This record gives sequence, structure tokens and C-alpha cells, in this order.
Amino acid sequence: MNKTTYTISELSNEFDITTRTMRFYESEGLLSPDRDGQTRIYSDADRVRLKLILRGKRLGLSLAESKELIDMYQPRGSNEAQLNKLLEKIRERKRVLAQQLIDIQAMESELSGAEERCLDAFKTLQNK
Amino acid sequence: MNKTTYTISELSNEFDITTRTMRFYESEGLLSPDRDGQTRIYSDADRVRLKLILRGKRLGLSLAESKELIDMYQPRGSNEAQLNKLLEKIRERKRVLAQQLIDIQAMESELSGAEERCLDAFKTLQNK
DNA sequence: GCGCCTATTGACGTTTACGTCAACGTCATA
DNA sequence: TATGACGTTGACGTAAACGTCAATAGGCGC
Repeated sequence: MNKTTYTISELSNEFDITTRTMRFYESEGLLSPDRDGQTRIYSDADRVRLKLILRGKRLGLSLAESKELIDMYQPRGSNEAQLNKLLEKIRERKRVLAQQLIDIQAMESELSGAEERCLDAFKTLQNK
Repeated sequence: MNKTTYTISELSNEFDITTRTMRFYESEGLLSPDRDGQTRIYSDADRVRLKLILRGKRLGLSLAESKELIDMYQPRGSNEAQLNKLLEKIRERKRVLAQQLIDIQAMESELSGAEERCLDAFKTLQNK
């Protein structure tokens, strides 16, 4: 079952980041946990946002980019111009992802090539 | 047909980076072009290396990581320990790529969801 | 010969994403 | 009661990846 609240150290342990990092994310507007006095209380929604941030990092996004992207998932602007801008950003992101997919495939194939050459080198060593 | 040499500005224009960036890569040991006096002369091999660096960047690699990875493609260490280390690094990289693939698919699906909601919001605006 | 373009090497500045103290409060436990 | 464990807010430091001058030099077109 899902816990509904978390302390800062619970989340920092779960995702293997420091508490400093979490406070920094908050100061940058990526997280905004509730407070019990001074102490931060994170919700499941905060936990999800944190997951999205870390996934963004694994794909090379800056924190600003991740913030923008996460905010896109709750579209608040209802007028046409804002929607158009949002749509264009979504599509630009999808283009980047498509390029990354190509890059991954190319790199994967090169790594596999290198791996094979490596294994061949092993065999050559063994047979001597 | 392939040119066999390039000036710094030719390559910086082709790949849309500054000459400062290319000199910086050189100072970090990622490129080592020939010289005509003071002037740098880049070969096709240099151009390929540059391509690899930029692809690495698109996947979120640091320059140091790209350097390490590129150097892997020309395995110079012939003893067993070195080969083992190399192999482990290759496999670690492949693990990262596999994770990135998963991340891309998840983000792609979320973006598509957001895109749909966006288009729906448009329709709602039109029908009013 | 002059101006312009392209090239060079420093040196210093900047942004991002945190790390690293310092100084302090709060609560449980020995 | 005091000693950790855990929390807080600054303030300053740092590494990476360049940007931004400044000062200089070689080659061209007129």
C-alpha cells in the first residue's frame, strides 16, 4: 500500500539523493511540500514529481526543462495562444526524444561492436 | 565525396557550435587536430570524433564520459585486466542506454497524453 | 599599404546543480 | 540532562562547459 506522506530523509534515501538536493529543488520551484511548522512533509504527488525530475535528469534535461515539462502535464492556461505554445513545446520535446532514440540505437550498436572486439581479444589471449 | 581536411570554422558551422567550444574540447583532450603553423587542420577522423562527442551530449554524457567512451573504440590495452575493465565499462554504458530507452518510452507516452488533452481543449474552445 | 576576415592564445566571467560548512531548534532515549 | 538523530536556514565553495573579451598575427582583395 502507498504511504501518503514522507519525510525528506525517506525520499532522499529512496531515490539516493541528498536532502540538500531536495531543498535545492524546492528553492528552484520544482517541489513545494507541505509544512509541519518548519519541517517538510512530502505527499505522494510530491514523490511523483520527484520521480519525473530524476527521470528528466537521466535523459539530460536541465532542472528548468524538467520544471517546464512537469508543469505541462497540468495545463492551466486556457486561452488559445497559450494552448498553441504548449502544443509546440510538447512537439519539440517529442522531436528531441525521437533524436535521442536514434542516438541510443547508434551508440548501442557501437558498444556491441566494441564488446565483440573485446571478447575476441580475450580469445586471442587464451589461445596463446 | 568526402573532404579530407576542414578548418575550425567549417566544422563549427556544420555542427552549429562555436570555435571556442572546439578549442575547449581540444584542451580537454577530446580532439587533437593537426597544425599548419598555428592554425588547426581537422581530418575526417577528427570530424567523426566531434560527431561522437555531440551525440554523447544529446544523450546527457559529460565530456569526460564521451572521451572515455570514444577511447574505448580503439582498445589499446592488451592485457587481461584492462580488457576486463573495458568490458565492464561497455556493459555499464549499455545498462544506462537500456534505462534511457525505458525513460524515453515513458516520457513519450506522457507527452502524447498531454498532446491529446491539449487538442481536446482546443475542440472545447471551438465548440463554444 | 589598408582594411577585412579568419585564425591564435590567454584571462576572466557565468550558469547550473549541487556540496559543504556553520549555527540553530526539536524530540526521543539512555 | 545531555547526547544523538533528524530537521531547519543561510552563506560560501565548486566542477563542468563553455562565453566573452583583449591582444596578436597571417593572408586576400583593392
